[in-house]
Amino acid sequence: MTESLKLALVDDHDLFREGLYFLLNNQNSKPEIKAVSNGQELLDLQANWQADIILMDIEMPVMNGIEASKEVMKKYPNTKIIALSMHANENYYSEMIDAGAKAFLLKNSSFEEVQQAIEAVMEGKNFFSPEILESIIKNLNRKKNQPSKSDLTQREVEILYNICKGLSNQEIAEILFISKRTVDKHRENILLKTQSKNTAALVIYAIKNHIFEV
Amino acid sequence: MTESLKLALVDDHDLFREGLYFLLNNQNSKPEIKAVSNGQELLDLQANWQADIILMDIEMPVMNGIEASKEVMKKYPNTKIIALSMHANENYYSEMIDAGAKAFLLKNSSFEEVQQAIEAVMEGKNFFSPEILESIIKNLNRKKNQPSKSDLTQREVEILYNICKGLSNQEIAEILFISKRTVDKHRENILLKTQSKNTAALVIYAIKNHIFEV
DNA sequence: AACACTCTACGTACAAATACCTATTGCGCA
DNA sequence: TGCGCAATAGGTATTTGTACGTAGAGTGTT
Repeated sequence: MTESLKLALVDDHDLFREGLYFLLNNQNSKPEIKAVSNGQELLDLQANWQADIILMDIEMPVMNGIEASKEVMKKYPNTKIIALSMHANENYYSEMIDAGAKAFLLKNSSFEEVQQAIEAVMEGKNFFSPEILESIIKNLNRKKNQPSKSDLTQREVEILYNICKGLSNQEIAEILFISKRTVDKHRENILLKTQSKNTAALVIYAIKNHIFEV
Repeated sequence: MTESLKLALVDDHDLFREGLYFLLNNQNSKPEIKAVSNGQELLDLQANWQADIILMDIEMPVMNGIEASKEVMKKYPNTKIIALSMHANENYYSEMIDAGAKAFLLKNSSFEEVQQAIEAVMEGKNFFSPEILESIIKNLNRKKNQPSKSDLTQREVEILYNICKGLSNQEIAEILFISKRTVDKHRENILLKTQSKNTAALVIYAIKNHIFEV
């Protein structure tokens, strides 16, 4: 790492951010580091300071890591984004990689792995946590057959979200100003797409796919 | 803080643990710190090294923070436990406080709050993140009226668990070797006790109350 | 002995969800 | 221009869930 390396750290958990900031600042090499707490703040920062490497959390308020990564890559396509996720969720890493991330680490990675990831992306290489690699390989074949969140349309996600809130089709129809029969139809399609056979399975699917938070 | 203060850090996320370890080690006062990655490791450590203060994560593999806290308090009741949680979940903090925790911080607390919490528990006081306090106050009145996990009988929990797995009453009846009408009745009672009005709400309740894991 | 509680079970009625049809509109892509 | 797809909506039938009754057998407590 050269002394001019500019590194941004984007995470909404203050303690985690402070700790990682400290670790990064106490290596042999001293990159220039700026830390912010969500995607929007990162974009604001980018207006007059462009990071070479961004360590990006995914689940954040205001603007999440996926949206933020897309925006960053649009304006500064040479930026190297390293995703930092709490969970090894299949949808997350595929979406982050779509969004332009070059590396993907779990938050229970060691700091050494963070350093390895930084070196890797600087050399134009990719880097993944062992757990992520394992998960990718395990899902390689399943992927093609199984529907994911992105297979649900926007409207379907909206319907599913309201189902999770405990609303009946009738109630959902009323708040969306459409016929109950339309909601029936959407629900039927969602069951089919998610390969669920009842409401309980739908709710579990929604939570696993981050359509609904408990 | 005196120089002899002994502090244990229990968290399964390596990066978070390493970062916080670093921060704690670079204060003016230098406590003696040992870091482990789950409750069982903490208990093993306690065998020949008793911490004065324990910074304890809740969600951990092998042994979670609640179980670990109970064990620690049984053997070393003077230990001050500070809980570190990702979410402001109502059940978590009540269970952790039952288990003997004196302070409760969220992981998006600042390091300053960690220091304040440490000072507070050393003086025998309690300490809570502002978000936690807010949540506690908001739930103060609700608490007494609302049933919690313990209000469901063992059988009801079993039924609810199977509902979350996506089984119908008929299917549940078959695997439990009872009549479908009995499962109907259990389900009705569960709806009443949890103040839910349909399956979706039941599943959300079950997850919030750790009866079912996604 | 009286009481409370759990688990069991049934009757009845109605509401909601599931399943399999068809069909129109509008929008974007090849 | 034609094609696919999302969103809308209805018909009809069946299954499942929700709601309010009752009630016996077993267990443990006062």
